Amino acid sequence: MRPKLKEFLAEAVHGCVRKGLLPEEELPDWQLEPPKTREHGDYASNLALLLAPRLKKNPREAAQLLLSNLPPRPDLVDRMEIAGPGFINLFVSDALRREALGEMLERRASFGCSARGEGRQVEVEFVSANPTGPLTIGHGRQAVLGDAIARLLEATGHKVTREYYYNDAGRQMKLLAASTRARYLEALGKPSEFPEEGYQGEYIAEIANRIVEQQGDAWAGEDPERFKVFAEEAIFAGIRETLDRLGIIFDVYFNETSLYEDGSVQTIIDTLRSKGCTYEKDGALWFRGTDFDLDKDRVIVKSTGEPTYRLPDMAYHVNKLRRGFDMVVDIFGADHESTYRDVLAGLRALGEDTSRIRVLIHQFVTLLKDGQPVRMGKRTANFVTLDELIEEVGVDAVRFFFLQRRHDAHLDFDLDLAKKESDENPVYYVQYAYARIASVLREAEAGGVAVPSSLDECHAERLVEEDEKALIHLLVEYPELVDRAATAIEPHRVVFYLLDVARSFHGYYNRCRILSDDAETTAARLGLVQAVQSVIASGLSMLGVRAPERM
RNA sequence: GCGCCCAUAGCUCAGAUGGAUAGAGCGUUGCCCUGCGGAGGCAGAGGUCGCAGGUUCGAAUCCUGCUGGGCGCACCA
Repeated sequence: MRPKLKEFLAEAVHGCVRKGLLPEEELPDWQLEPPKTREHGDYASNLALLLAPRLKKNPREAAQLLLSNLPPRPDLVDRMEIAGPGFINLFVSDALRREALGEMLERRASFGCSARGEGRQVEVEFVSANPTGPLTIGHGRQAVLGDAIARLLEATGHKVTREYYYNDAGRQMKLLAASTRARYLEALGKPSEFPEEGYQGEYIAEIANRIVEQQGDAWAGEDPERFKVFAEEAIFAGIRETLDRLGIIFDVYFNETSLYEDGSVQTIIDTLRSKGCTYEKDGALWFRGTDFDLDKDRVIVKSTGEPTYRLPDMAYHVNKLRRGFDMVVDIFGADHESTYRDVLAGLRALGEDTSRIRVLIHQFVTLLKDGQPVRMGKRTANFVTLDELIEEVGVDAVRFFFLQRRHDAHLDFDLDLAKKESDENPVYYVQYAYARIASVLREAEAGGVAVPSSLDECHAERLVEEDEKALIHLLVEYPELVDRAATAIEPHRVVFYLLDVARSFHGYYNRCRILSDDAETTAARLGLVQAVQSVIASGLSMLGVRAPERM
């Protein structure tokens, strides 16, 4: 609907150019959007405001001139008016609205999806937690965010690879092994030494107990490597289970170790060195970060000869770019702020094109219970895992709540609200709208009322109520919204849009009886609510939230 | 000290590349079911858009400075 109207309005400009009233130059970036209030029409444009200087007129006169250069198109607009400082307001014709409804009924759940991405390959890297413990609430936000982004990109015609990058070597894993071994010996009642910075969590003891069950005291003399392998497997299995529960499936688990094995870490060192981007100091190899917009230089190979994490991270990103992705989306928590800068600086030093990489840093999550923050952190006793959160409020609420905020804003997760099965809970509010429509459709069928399946059976001309027109206009915006959400990589926009749709529907439902006394009106309204239902179903699927037929 | 992010109603937050009278939810006050699911709806009160400048026809939005909060600034990842 909108592109058609925009094209129509652009004719006014062409008309003026033909008459020599306007120089033939590129149009400024003008807009045609739904105004805040319906009194201002179905669409409003700032075209005249922007062209006024070129027309050498005040904006209202410019608007007048533009309108006088438009052919009448009753099939598109009922009327147009000039308002405020010089906006052009359009009032859409019933015919155009009918056409829009027809498209929605035809496309159903695919309405909103597009091929805009043209099959471009996108890699989305997220979670990427090392197997040292269960996923936390923070990982949860990232998991849900990453998956929703992937879904949005898929819906807009991109080919998406969901990727998880992890490291099962190094200091952290040694600590994990030592912690597990200590707990194991403890469980056997043997003398043990718990590592100073070991993992305190309850889960380590549970893993140790499992070893006791399976092996008895047979592992008492074993070296830590054995415990590492066991603990890692157990933890990773747990992580996958958690992700599975959320409905998140990764296409690729990329192991950092492989970057050492195939020599690509060494290649990075050699290349940086040959480009003169490194120097040696205090027995370590330093990267000249300050030459690449960093605030200080960074160590890339420690004096012990071991690389720091930056090096494999750089190698990993080179690997991603080599795999031919058109876009690489990295999702990190706020605490990784500086590391991604290091990596990007490294890539620039290596001569890589970093413009294909989009980095999203999401802020932290605070759990609220009785209005008070719940303390989290692996060392505290009331450490809350993602699993526990899912258990507490359910998958739908977890996903919905995590997506209800912009990624760069802190997120307060209200546990009490998420658990409520009532109107106060936004998840239920949206799902209820869907279920309510399902119920009406069931009721219609039970009563022998024909449910229209296409525009022809709808008697759409019966949709004359303001509520109905407004609802159609809201639905019409859906594909545009999805597109913008995907381009901006901002899934939260879908959430707010769905709340808007649900609100409009509930209001309509209360004011207008869908199964009315008049067969044609009923058909028309059944057509409309089916369109509402498709859009809600589609929107919820972008978020990974269920659309229930009954609640 | 330096860098990134945030600051909008009592609370939690939207606000599309600058547009008309700044919007929701919760909370609060008052209303609405003869029939499709009240897990709903309607109405009211509630704002110096953190502060101060600047840019222009026009700023919550862009620029500069400040204030307050979060997160970083390892030869840990």
